[in-house]
Amino acid sequence: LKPGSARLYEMLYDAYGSQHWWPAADRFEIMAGALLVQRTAWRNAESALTALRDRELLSPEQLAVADTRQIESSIRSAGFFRSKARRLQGLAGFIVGAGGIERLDAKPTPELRQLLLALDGVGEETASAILLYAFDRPVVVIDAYLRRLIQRLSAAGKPPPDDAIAAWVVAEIDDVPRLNELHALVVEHGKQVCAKLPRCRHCAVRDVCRWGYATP
DNA sequence: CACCAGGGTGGTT
DNA sequence: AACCACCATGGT
Repeated sequence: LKPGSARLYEMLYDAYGSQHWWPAADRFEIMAGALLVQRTAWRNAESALTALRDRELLSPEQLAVADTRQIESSIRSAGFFRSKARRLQGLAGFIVGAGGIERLDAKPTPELRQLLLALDGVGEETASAILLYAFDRPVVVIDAYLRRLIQRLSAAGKPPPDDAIAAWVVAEIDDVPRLNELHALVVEHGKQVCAKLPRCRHCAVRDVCRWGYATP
């Protein structure tokens, strides 16, 4: 798959429109949401955020000193609530210790990424999502949906490594607003399209051929 | 009932 | 490096 051989952003935006993920929300809330939504439907992560907000726990300062069991009971709806409560508190402590989000925002992207990756529960994808959505850095969020999409569009043998995918995407778009929208669009598309293509025989999705995927 | 959801971690081959 | 089980709730 060569750079510029497909216009991924255009195709997705035309098909699904604006997804308005995290529109002007609180920065810490975005970071907490990024942890809570892992392997979970957004609806359930959102209700966990609401519960935290209702109990006045949705800030670094309050979360850092809160009773862990109270956090757990607030976020049960998001699943994995014991590990996620621990990780949320770790994130909160990190931010407080760093002197706040504004202080962190002064750091260059590579350094900030390393700091985030050092946290429990923050891997490559979550670090990228936080950099993009909470810190407005021009970062490509690479998830399973994007890997699958790229592989289907490329029709190649072995899947390209993540850094190649990132380079390919950046060749088309490199600005924060569209990188932000792209990740949301990729997720929406990934949920719409049958995961078992081209093997799936009873796929209800009709826009398959348009995306260059093999017909079921 | 099975399967999936805006992953990450620790252990085993 | 490539797998694996595990984490756990809520919706379809």
